[in-house]
Amino acid sequence: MEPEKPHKIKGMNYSEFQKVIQYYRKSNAKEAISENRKDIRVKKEKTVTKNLQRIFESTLKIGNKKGFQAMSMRDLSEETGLSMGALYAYFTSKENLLVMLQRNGRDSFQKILEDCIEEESAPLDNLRNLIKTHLFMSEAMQPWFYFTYMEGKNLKKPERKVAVDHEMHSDGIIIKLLTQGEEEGVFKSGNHALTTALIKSMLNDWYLKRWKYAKMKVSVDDYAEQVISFVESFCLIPEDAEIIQAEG
Amino acid sequence: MEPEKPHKIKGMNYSEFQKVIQYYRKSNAKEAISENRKDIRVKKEKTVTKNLQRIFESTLKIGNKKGFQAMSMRDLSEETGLSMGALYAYFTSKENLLVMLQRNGRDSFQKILEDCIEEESAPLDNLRNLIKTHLFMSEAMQPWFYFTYMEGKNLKKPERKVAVDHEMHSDGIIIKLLTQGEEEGVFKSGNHALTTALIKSMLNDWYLKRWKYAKMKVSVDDYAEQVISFVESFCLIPEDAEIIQAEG
DNA sequence: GTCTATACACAGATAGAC
DNA sequence: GTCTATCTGTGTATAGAC
Repeated sequence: MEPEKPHKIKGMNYSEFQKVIQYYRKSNAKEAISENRKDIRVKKEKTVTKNLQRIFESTLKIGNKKGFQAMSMRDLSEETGLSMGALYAYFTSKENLLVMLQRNGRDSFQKILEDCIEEESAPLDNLRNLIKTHLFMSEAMQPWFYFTYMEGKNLKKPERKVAVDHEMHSDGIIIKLLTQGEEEGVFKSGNHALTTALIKSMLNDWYLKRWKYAKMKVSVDDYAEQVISFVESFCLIPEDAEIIQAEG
Repeated sequence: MEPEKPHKIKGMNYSEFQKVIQYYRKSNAKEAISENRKDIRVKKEKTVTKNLQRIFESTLKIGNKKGFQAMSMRDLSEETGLSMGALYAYFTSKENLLVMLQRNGRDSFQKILEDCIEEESAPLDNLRNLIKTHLFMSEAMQPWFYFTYMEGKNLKKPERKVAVDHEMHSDGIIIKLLTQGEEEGVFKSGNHALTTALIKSMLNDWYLKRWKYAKMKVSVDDYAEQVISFVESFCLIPEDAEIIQAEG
């Protein structure tokens, strides 16, 4: 019944990835509830799952159109079909809803990024794999990624720190790959943190500027390929570098 | 008295650029006023210049901290030192203020991007130059760039279209350079629109994730250099490409 | 668990004195 | 030109019936 945890994302294209993502979606939804159980007045598990999902989806929909601050609880009530009173059985305040929603995707995103690294694989393979996974995830959950990026600054200090820590953690994964690759003699040396930041900016653009990529009819698979070759051309030491240098 | 229009941005570092930017700042402020003259009730030119600048700066400051929607006119009144009544002598509504502020920087930004291209120069030089100019501008006017990016979706349809058109226009400048370079045999062929989008994402990240670059102690000059070499490694045809191919 | 009705704080905006 | 005082709508949040 339960979808299995996928061990090989490598080599997949997006449509194959979509089937696999279900595993993370499910474990994610359950976590989100248990983590916020104390703020939820409703007892029946099944009702919570159903309605909370509805609330999250509606918040993302309205929030991404006009911003979270501009979304009123009356807007949300209309979109979800739940009354104002009912809504407040699922969170204690509007701000609490924002925090729940942001927390929701983050943990499972971090987990999948870690899972896609295989210790025994070459750094280049892992890097390719991570780029694809990042893009595929943000494609599958675009509204959440966009929302989290844009509304991040509305979090209060402690929650904002959590967000920043997560970002630095995922940066760290890439930095480690670049360093490892340098040691193995396949990647150039350089400021790996800076290179990582540039790679991240390209990964983020996929969900931030979706309208642009839709307009130029670029698919996630196309985009992933382009980013990978961009990164490779900068990071890889050309295979015949020594030969050329020896000749010159 | 008037600062001269700069003809050579090329080869400058950021501290040299800062002196030059004054020219654009001034012409920009005047344009912003004349363009919105009908919405401003105050007659005296000098008062308008002084207070409007104050209003813009304060809006950017508060808006970038908690979002434009969340900024109340009372917040703005406190920050500017002007009363609510006085504020409304400079714009007709909160939304009108948003539009004015966004319009304000856009025209001069577009102009400077166009000015930095020299028809007689090589595409590669122009591309380098444009990357530097883009980064230096966003460094000098970081609050405006950040604000415009984050609040763009709060614009109503017609104004949003203007924003998108400007973005596509500046994309077009880069696409043209890449195409020209391909024709001259220095740049690789490929999906130039997509490459341009990736370059843009790196340019935007400089003002979007400023905290990150501050933390890693990277200066604009460092960043520009890194972006340029990233782009070059992907776009340039290696000088000895033919030789290698002939040998292999 | 969900509803309707309502409290009451605060938003954007303006009138009219100075 | 700028102020203070105030109008009116809307916001978040809750109380209490069903």
